[in-house]
Amino acid sequence: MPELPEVEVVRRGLERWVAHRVVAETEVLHPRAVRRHVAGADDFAHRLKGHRVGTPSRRGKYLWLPLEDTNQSVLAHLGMSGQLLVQQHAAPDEKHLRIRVRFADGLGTELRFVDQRTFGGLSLHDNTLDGLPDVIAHIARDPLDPLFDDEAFHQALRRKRSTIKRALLDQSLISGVGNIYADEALWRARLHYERPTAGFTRPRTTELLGHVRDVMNAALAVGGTSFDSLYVNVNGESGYFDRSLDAYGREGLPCRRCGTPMRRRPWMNRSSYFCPKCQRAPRVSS
DNA sequence: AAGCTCTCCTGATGGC
DNA sequence: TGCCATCAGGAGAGCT
Repeated sequence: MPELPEVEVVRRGLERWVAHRVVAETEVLHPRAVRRHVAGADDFAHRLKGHRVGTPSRRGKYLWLPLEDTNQSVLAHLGMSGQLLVQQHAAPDEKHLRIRVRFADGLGTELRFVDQRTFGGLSLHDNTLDGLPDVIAHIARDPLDPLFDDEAFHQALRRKRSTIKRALLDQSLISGVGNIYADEALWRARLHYERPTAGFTRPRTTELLGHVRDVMNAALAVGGTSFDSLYVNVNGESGYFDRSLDAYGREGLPCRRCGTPMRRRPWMNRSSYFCPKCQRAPRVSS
């Protein structure tokens, strides 16, 4: 489940191994992988051909490759199981290989999009004036973006009639946070996932944002270590960094702070993990 | 109108 | 052994 740190590692890999190369051929092996490209697989392949890839960018969990001398970018989202791999031509096709991009050079490698569950995909879009693919203009800056506005985020929380974990996963408020890092940050902040956002004080918001950034930076630090191997760089798998998780997946295990058994609760068709003692449930308002 | 639920997908896993 | 249910979950469509 790639969240922001994993996607950033992939972006760095693309910057190193794919940027500045010219696309020769694109092969779409599964139409669902380009479903966000409404003009279809053939159009997608045709429009990439002959264009040079610029420097990859990222916002939250989205990343994109600008096509030089056009006003368009190839947008990528890894979904839950997507990978962008740089492989030797001779490497056997992965079982869930969806898209292959060959380049007009002699480097001997190609870019592959592999995705078991096909929640992810690639698509081509016009850029906004900010150089952002137009379809993700509604995605907020992420907490590692120097231009992320902490005060605006706080005011947005105050205006919401919602609860804090929903808000953390709302990509139009703050991007890049998924289920895992949301639970981790809430555990560090000792906040229950159903705490209403309307009552957040500025210090509370500031502390929570600090924990979100700490968790992400820690993951990024680990993922960025073994940076020489081609596989590690663009795969992102080693990247499911040996995360030392304090909350996620720890149902029944002792809280690392107080020893109380951690709990798991069904929540929005997924799970929330929390310590019932450190993260007290808010009073029921109904 | 904002908030929330549903849905897409495949493979691993567990119960019977 | 095989079969079915459950779970993993990002994000947009659609409903209230």
